[in-house]
Amino acid sequence: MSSSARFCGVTIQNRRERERAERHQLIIDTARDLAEAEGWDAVTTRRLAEKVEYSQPVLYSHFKGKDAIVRAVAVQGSGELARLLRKARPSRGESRLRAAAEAYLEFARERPALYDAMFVQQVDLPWGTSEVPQELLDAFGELVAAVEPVHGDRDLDALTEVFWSSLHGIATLAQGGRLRPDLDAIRLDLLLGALSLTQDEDRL
Amino acid sequence: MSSSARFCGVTIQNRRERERAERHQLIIDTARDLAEAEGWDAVTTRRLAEKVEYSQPVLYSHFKGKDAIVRAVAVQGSGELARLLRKARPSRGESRLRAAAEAYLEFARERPALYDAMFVQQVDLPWGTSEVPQELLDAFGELVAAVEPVHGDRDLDALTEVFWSSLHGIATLAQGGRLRPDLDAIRLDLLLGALSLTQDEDRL
DNA sequence: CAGAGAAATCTAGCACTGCTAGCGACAAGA
DNA sequence: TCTTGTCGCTAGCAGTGCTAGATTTCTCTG
Repeated sequence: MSSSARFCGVTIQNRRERERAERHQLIIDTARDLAEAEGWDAVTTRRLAEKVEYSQPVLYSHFKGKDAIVRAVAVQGSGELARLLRKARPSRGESRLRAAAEAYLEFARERPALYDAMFVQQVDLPWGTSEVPQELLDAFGELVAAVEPVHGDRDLDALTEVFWSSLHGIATLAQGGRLRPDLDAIRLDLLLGALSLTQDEDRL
Repeated sequence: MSSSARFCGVTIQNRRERERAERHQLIIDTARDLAEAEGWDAVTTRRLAEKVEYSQPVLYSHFKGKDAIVRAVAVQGSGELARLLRKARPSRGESRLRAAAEAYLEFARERPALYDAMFVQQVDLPWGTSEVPQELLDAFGELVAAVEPVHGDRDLDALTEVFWSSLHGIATLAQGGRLRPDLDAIRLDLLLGALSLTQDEDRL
């Protein structure tokens, strides 16, 4: 505290902070890579520490625990999903809803471990409480934007939740081998057809 | 082998088998109860063994490993779900689809740990391969029966998968606190409305 | 340039997990 | 009563997430 504002003191501290930030990111990336290569069961603190070439306690100087590492991976994954959805513009004649659905399902299919960390593992991200990470809001926002053109006079938020839930259900059940792969295309057609028919409002 | 068909030999063996079967069921029930009370993380072989008042190795004389116990719980849970869906007849004016959806979601809400074992945990039940437990087929069959009245000329199996996926997505996302509880009713209305409108087939 | 002080990192260990080898008690048949 | 074989238990292994305390490494001062 006393004499900390020296010339090279502050620049050294800068370097330290930069190195810390780099290592922080290295841990996240390594955890993600390891999970994608061998599944989350293979991501133990020892293996992770070995891969980043430090000892376990270093991990705990960056994250409160293993859960926090998974959470960090999940947040960055949400950012990736949001980016993917944003640039998933419909090709000729295709609805925006379909483009979003296909991008979402492809993400879940290609990066199952990442998807797991984001939406399956209990590791509850704040979500309802306090501060929801911006990345998650972005991803959900992209879904809202995709649903908006077809919502008609239906509640936009609720319809987006239905859309998201359906995609999530398809993604997770398909991942567990619970759905027939030969029905993939038909299934998606049926879902999109059902959601985008905005003819009249019924009570049933 | 040689002289095993004695009078009381066979009856004693019967008693033994009956006791074994009872203990087998006791293990499954205790595991389910413990999971429902404190979550699957609390179900360790030691705690489970303590609750059934035997030592851990006894568990392994009944099941190949912890996964097999969870699997057994899941299979019996599927039987329960099937039974629940079967007796979920629509009350006046209500569609059968809605009755099934409400029963399904209520099951997932009231027995989250059981639902987890059945459809969330990796613990892959045979499913595609070899012998799918009859309980699972029954449960899916009930869903098919609920979708049948509204499928029109749409593929029944694929539409049922869509229905199931949507329910599963809603159940799991709601369980994780990812959906707004105040939209519960509207969300279900939207889903049912979307799936049961069988006006015309569109390509989009 | 040497040494005090602080900061970062590692070693070693705890309590726990799923799982198993091998011993001891106990019951059934000779 | 003694043998035989089944049954369940005790004790232990390798691995988990996590942490206290020693040790090394670096920074700044005299």
